[in-house]
Amino acid sequence: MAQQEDIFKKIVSHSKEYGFVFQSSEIYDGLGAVYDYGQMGVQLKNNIKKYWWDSMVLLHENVVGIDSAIFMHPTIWKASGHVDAFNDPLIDNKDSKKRYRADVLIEEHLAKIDDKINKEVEKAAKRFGEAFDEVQFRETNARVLENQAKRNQIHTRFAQALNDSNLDDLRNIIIDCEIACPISGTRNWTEVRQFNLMFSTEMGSTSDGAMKVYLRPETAQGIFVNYLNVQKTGRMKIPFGIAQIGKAFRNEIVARQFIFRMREFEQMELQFFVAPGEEMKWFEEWKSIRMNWHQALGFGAHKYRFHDHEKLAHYANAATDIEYEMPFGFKEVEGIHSRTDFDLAQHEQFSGKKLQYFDPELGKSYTPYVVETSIGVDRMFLSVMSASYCEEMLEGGESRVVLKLPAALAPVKLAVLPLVKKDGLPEKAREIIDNLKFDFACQYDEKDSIGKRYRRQDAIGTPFCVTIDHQSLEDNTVTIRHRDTMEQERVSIDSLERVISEKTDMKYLLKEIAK
RNA sequence: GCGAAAGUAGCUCAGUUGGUAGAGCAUAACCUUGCCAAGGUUAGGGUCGCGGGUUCGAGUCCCGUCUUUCGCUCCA
Repeated sequence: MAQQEDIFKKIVSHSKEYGFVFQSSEIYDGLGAVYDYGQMGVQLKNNIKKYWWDSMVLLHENVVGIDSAIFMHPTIWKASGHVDAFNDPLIDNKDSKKRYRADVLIEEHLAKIDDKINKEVEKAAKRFGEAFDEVQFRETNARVLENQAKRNQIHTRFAQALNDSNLDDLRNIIIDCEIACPISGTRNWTEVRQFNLMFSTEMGSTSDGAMKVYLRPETAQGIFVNYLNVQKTGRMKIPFGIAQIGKAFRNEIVARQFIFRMREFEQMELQFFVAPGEEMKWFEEWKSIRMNWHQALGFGAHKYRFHDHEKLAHYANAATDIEYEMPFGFKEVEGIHSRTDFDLAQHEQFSGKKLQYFDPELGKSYTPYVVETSIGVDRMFLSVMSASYCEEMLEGGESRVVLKLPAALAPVKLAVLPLVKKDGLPEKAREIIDNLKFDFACQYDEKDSIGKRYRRQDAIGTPFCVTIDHQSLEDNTVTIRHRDTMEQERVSIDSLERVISEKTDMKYLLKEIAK
């Protein structure tokens, strides 16, 4: 494991050194859990997105794509449950380091007082039933009334604080009531903090009352609220799916492990609409399709596993994750959920609009059920980097670092290298690039020895190096050097486009998964 | 958020009890070689994360802060 974490560090370093991933705002000391993609990273990321998009939209005639806005009507997040689910006031006990919901602590305290009062009343009733004593009765009565008044006072204050979202007052109630941590037994509390998962901002000029809007915490809702638009204008028949790639934002409490958990991230989501009762069939179907998509990259089946959720979210009746074995363990890359009709039903309720589908085969209308596949682009990126990063020992005790990226995903498909930078070889190399640059991302390099240039290309995962030598000028042939085997073959310049596209064109990967 | 550790050149790191910032690799130019990196010559690049403090003097000591890593916690 220590060795594995070491490799993870190397991947992070390598990502920076070769222009894949930079920390955001680095010259200003960085911004927590936000990262930028560099010149190589953006190409790799775009290729991953293309692989997903094409596999969804091109290969399934009943799947179409959309691109919805990041800003959406704030009521959408009420309907989806995000506003309520992620607005808890939290407080930590500094001694036990346990975190509690401040409102729950106070509620529990109130319940305890109630309990005490009830017990006292019960006891008194029993006692005075046996032998009535007026003096004791009055004392008891006064004590109960006083406790009740105290309890009501706390309750009023508590309700007020909750209503005003007054976090300081919530804390003061906890302090004043001398509420202690159940574990450490101390009253050493931090400030109360509101953890709202959603980022918010304001839309509209402040003078005439701005509206609070959120940056979407998931892209799914953009699909749900457009489901009827797409169904009607696209003449879609159930079952059908809507695919979307886009940014989402979550104000994570703890965001760590490089690009694995970021505050701004990208999702690729498919929402697949099915008839009620059909959802489990499609859930299984999509599990298989998605696993196949991952495994077609050739990293090895043993690197993936399903992880079924035992505790289901409020919207789901089945859920599983596809986990990939990162250097720091098996981690979720993709989630597949059977979301029932929860989302559409919620939107029907909150919007007052019908979102039903008339099924001509069944001859009736229903609110469709949804099976979702949701994959994090950045996690996928990390899994691809992890799978591809390789330190190889060569004969003669030398070593090389090579990114064995699937050729279709590689940011640069080929490097064109004149063996020497004279005798007209650079000109010949430029000529080749000018022909191939329309089909492939190419790089030209004439600096340093040829071996050194090969190694540089290995480091960014370029699958092919085309080398121009003196013979090239005579018979229009060049050598192609293969990244993984380091073997070379001589081919004619005319055949380059065909030879390279056979290995790097996305369509061959797509044909693989379409089998 | 709590605890621990770290932050010096693009990368990996040295820097002694406080005394003018270093190495290797990388980058750029020129020369040389020419099919699996690390020959030669030269150059560029660091207000030592940032801000205070102590001191004649701080990369070094103290405080704060930011960032990163690890552990807890969180992750409907």
